[in-house]
Amino acid sequence: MQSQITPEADDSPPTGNDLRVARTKARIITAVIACLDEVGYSETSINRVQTTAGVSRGALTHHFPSKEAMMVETLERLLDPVRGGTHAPDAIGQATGRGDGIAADMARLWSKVLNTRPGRALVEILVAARTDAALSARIQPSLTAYNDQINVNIHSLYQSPTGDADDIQVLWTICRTFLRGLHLQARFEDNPKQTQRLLERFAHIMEPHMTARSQTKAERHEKPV
Amino acid sequence: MQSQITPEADDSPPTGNDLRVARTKARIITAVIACLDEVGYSETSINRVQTTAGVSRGALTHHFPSKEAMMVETLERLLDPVRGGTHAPDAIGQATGRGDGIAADMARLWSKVLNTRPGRALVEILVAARTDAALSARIQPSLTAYNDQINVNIHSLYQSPTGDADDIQVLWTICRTFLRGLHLQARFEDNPKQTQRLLERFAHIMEPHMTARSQTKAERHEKPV
DNA sequence: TTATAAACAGAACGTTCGGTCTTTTACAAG
DNA sequence: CTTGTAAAAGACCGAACGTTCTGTTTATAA
Repeated sequence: MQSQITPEADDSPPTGNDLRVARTKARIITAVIACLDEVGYSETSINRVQTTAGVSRGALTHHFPSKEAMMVETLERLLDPVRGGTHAPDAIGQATGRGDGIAADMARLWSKVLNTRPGRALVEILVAARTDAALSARIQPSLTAYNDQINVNIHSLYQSPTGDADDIQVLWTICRTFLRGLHLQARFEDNPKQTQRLLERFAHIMEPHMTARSQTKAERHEKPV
Repeated sequence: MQSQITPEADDSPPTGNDLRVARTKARIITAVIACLDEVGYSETSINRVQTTAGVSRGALTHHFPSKEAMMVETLERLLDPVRGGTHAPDAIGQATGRGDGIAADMARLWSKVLNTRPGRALVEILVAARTDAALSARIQPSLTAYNDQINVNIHSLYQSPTGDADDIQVLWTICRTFLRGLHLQARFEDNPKQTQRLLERFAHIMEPHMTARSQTKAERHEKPV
């Protein structure tokens, strides 16, 4: 909130204090994501984040007044890629719609987006929010916006063979529900082969019910509402 | 471990001290299940269980030397119904295989077994065990036995139209994975209608891939290995 | 150069956690 | 009734939690 000398849009590379702040916050959020992935939400204590990030307790508290705020901001960062936000390209768009089949789409979505460190960290926050009313209330708007965005994108990526517009949303929600279940399961068994097999079989079952739209990425993004 | 006057099988109604012990343990385990369902694993502290059960800290510690032991025994109790254990009849067997379609089976399985207080409590323990190595190690044998039992039962309930014996296991695992995902989702949205819709649509998709075997319940249980 | 505010450091706070301990109560055997 | 043993009660412990606090450093504007 300083060094606002240039009134032009803030696309200039940050310098001085802004750079320092950006670096510190990035270190902290990266540490939060790493902790979430490695030890889960309940073990992601402020002390552990502080140690992992290599910052002082004061720096941490200065940028994030509470653990909840820290988690909310981490979630925002994790949601950015799938929303095509500022920090990363549209991950789902890049993983899907290449025209080589829904099974291939889903395999890429799993390996390139969901079963990654950020993907697993995101699930950890969502799982924790189920039973944490305060956290849940705080992240609900972001999640709603995220869901809406998903539903928009899915309409431009796939369509139901019957032409039912609502059905494709239901079908994609089924896919997401399955993938969520797969996430929890993947933590237990250290057998990626079995996970892969389930994923392929499921995609093969879903394939006849969801046909891909063939169009360019630009077309996909032209109707953002 | 007392009043063993009668060497006959312990089917006699417990009296005296045994009754007191049974009641206290039952109160505690019931309280654990209630807490897990209502506030989740992380908030299910010993203090909360103690208050909910209406017993003292000493009584709790006397029967369960550690929180982990308390959770393990609760899990055993929760697994009993699906294993056809001593405390309850075979819940899955009762919910499925009535010959009125897989969609009906799955709807019953959801409403009568999974989306109940014990069902939700069970999921809470499983979710917690993902990131709790000690708990995970402790419950792994029970879960493996549980999985084996499920796989046995599923072979006598359904078969693949192609006759592939392995495939029916994969298909049922897909169903369980989906239902697990549905469990997590159901906590967020308080819209049972939408959950029901997803469930019905999913079951309809799976139906052609899983045909029911028509046989009696006795036949189903005759090959327990 | 100096004033000001943000960024950072780290000690200390009160609370709650799971676990241990001693004491009292209830039951069953002699 | 007396006595031995297990159940139940509740005080208590150290550790870890998230938060709050004061002090110090750094960067920027006047």
